[in-house]
Amino acid sequence: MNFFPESESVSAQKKRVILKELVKGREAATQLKFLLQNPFRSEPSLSSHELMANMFTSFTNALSVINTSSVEPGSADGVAHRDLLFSGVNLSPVPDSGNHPSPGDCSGKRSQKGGRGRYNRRRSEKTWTELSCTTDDNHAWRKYGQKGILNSEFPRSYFRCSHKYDQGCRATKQVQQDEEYPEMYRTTYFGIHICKATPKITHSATDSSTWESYFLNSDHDSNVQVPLITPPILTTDQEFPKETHTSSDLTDHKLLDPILLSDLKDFEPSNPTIVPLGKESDNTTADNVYSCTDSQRLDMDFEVAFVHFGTDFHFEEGQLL
DNA sequence: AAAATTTGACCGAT
DNA sequence: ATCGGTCAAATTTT
Repeated sequence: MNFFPESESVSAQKKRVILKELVKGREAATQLKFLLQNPFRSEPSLSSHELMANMFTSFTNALSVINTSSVEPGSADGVAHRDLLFSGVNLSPVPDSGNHPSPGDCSGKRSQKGGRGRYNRRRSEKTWTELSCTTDDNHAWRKYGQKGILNSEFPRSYFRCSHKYDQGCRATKQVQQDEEYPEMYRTTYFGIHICKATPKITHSATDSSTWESYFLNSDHDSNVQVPLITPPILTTDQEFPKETHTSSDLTDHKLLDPILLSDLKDFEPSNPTIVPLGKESDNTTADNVYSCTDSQRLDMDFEVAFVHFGTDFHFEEGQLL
């Protein structure tokens, strides 16, 4: 039971990063609140889209730093960079000599029985880790393995890109339920996709399920000032399965497309319309409800999420800050 | 029938 | 010998 091993090793550097991210997120929330309270004020400001993207990025980064235990045996300073999302390159300075299957190198290393070739170990690939409530990332994956991991309560699942053979895409990922937050999944990506993106969201994007995917609901936490966004009606069958029994159905969730931080990086805001709806209608207790829509960018993957946000999201006044 | 997943064996590294 | 990653046959799902 080595829970919370990180409680003793939160370095000052980590704290600084976490603080910085949280402050940034709070700042974005503040601006968003102002923007929604004064929808017709024409001050130079980031769009609501951009602010939401900033909030998401900040919180995700902070969570990532908190949750990644980073006791790199050889490096005392290896704290932050390995934890940060999109740290880019894999930091282990692996010279990677003789690791790739250079032609002719096949060296007859073939077991008599299995007849398998040697596996290609892939160091020096771009790797990064995300912590999310969903396992869906808008790429087509094929599961090729699952393994129990020592000292881990949950198994780890292995996926490769579905286009490994038809397009030669070598991206893989590993997904494991988080120990500390079992409702979340820790995904480590290896390599970037070279496969052509498939336009998969052409059909009616009407079902609005996964709003909760993007936020941790910190119900009982009294001193965290996370803006409470009440999501639209969720279909329960798409809820994440609570593991009352064993923990084996990692691949069950075919949910909506989450926002990838990489997507948000090149996000350019357009002009959403924010419409105050006045007093409440059916299922909220808020006294001021705004509707925010942006129909211009339906083609973008991450935009679907924002459209859901836009058409359906409700803000409860007074719960911000 | 084809595609995706499950699962135990195999492989390389430690 | 052990561990984590991968393969591939068997099985399930579409």
